Amino acid sequence: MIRQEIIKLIQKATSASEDEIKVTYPEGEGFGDYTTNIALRLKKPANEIVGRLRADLFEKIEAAGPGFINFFLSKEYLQKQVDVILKQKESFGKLRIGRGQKVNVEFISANPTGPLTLGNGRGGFCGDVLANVLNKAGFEAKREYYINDTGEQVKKLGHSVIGDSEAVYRGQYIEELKKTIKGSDPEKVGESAAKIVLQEMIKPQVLKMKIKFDIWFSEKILYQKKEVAAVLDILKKENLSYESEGALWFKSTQFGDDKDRVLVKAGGEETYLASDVAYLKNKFTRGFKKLIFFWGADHYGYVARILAAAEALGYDKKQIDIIVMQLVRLIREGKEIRMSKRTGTYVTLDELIDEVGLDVVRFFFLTKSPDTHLNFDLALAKEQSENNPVYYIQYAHARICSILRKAKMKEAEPLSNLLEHPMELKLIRRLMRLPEIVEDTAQDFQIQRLPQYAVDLATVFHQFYRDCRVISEDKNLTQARLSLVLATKIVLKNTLSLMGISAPEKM
RNA sequence: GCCCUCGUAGUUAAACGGAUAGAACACGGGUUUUCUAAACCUGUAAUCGAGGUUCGAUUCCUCGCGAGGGCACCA
Repeated sequence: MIRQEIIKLIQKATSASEDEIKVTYPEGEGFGDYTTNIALRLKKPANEIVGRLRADLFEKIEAAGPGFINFFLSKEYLQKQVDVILKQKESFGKLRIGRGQKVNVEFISANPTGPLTLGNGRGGFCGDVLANVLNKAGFEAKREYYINDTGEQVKKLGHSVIGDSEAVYRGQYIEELKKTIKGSDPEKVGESAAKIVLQEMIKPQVLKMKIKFDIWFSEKILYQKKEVAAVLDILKKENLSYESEGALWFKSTQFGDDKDRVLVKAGGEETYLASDVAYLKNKFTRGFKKLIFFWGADHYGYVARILAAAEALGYDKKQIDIIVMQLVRLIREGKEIRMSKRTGTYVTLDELIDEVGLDVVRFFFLTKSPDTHLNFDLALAKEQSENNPVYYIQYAHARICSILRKAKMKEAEPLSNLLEHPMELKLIRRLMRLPEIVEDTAQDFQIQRLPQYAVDLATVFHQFYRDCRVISEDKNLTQARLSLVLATKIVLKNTLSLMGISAPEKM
């Protein structure tokens, strides 16, 4: 990729280390294709550095502003990129930076005690798309859903279905479960109910979200295979746990946690943490080099102890990335409604997808950084779905398909050396960003970069469409522009498919 | 009380310490005998407040104000 080339060039010309050199896209027009502030950082005159840079790829390299160095790609280089895209097709954007490393991306993992809600959607779509991006970047990413199918919450589900005084979950689905499950043992009733919730509610919903999990992992199996007991033994042997007041504690403070945590309660029952430690070990044992988790902000307090657990087991904290998503708040008529499966007030993902369509829902969640505190108003979402930016992107794709249909393009030389209109070149510049978008996102997990890029690309295409008539009397130019349009289609489609959004041929 | 996250046009929101704060929706004005007007062009409009660090701060630091979350032998 060209960005790497620039970094190498600068390294040759200066004493700067690779980490110091930042090469970005300049904001304004006229500042070139790439820019670096290295001269400012090194406190050296930009001109001096520019004088030492030599490369054929660029039409010019110039110092500008307070000390930026701007790189302008040559026309010939840009034109060649069209051929590259046409050749690589759907694999354009694919990288090898992951070197086949196995990565586990765990997301949603909602307790099987009720339907998936908006909050699950947020982490769900982001996790799914991150897995796509990682795979594109050359990692081997697996999607995993951890099913907490045993323990306290399952028992509570049982109580809720039985309808006794300890019932906590409410909602239509509980009423349905009451009809099919009979019994009085809350544990057994809960387990049957959890199975039904998983099979008949969660899995179909996940399917509707167009997410395919590679692994559905059952917590119960960790107990059945004695993996929890085994990991507790390790912690005891390594002197990383101790007994106090009848409970077994994990010395998590040794690894940076605020306080030690209970693994086994005084009553003999394991906490979530016990199985989570076993689960961590299980994942690493399966060969994953990196574990990524998408959690809601309400699980923030859990981060330190999971990292501590990983370290206690002899793994490196850096092998774990926990992405904490801020919570989704539900607004109705201007007022916040507390969402809770326990009160029965929530909007399920089904409802939302049915109302506004999957593409809109996906796009809606993907555009928002995990750090934003999201207020969700269903009425507003419905209203805004009509002119959602996702249609803007899809429209560009449909427009392209229309042109290609009309032109009945045949296989022929792309003739991309005829592309020299400013808008043609601008479009190529956007197209060739995709690999860099993939690279950046695979590294910093900022998923919202993808929808932003898609909108940007669509905008430039629409501008190109305005300025450059594709099908004309000039056979050769038509051929060249059709190649460019086809390349745009490929890149748009690749980008949409990374986001799990459809690319319609007609609208 | 302590810890984490956030505060940007009317609304939703972008910006590894950099150039003129980039968009979308809404609102105002314009564009079609020509490949899809779900488009294009154009106007109004924004960094919560006060200090500090820096050649340069939406970004980093301190304090204040406001919102959400976390501080369990809960999940």
